[in-house]
Amino acid sequence: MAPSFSSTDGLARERRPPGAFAADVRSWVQRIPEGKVASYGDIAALAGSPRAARGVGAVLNGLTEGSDVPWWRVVNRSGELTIPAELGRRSLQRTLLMSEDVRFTPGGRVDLARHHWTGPDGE
DNA sequence: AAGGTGACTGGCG
DNA sequence: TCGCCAGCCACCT
Repeated sequence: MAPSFSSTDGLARERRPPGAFAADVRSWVQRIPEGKVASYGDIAALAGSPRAARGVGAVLNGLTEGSDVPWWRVVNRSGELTIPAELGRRSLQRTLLMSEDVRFTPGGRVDLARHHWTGPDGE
């Protein structure tokens, strides 16, 4: 039987100009409300590439110091801060989140039940 | 241009 | 619920 995958594969990964994804990621991260957090996967989905969670991390990793993108509001699916500790930013991320009254569980994770932002509809 | 890296995630035991 | 494994996609050299 011929591979009639047509468009039923559910993921129409439309090829876009280089950097378009990155620009979209930054745009969405900027929309995360203060006191809220989103997962890498959430941002990836909003940016049009649900499977590119790691790509989101790569984009945030490339942010410059003068950037107005609230990178600290992006955590992993479990609410953990997965930034490399060596960069010294992991503790900074936690500090910034706490300054926005984001609560952490005893296990050191963001209380997603209370602070998880999943997009424009979810706010 | 090609291959390696990683601020992830879903699936499984 | 937790830990481990493999797949994924964009970025960088």
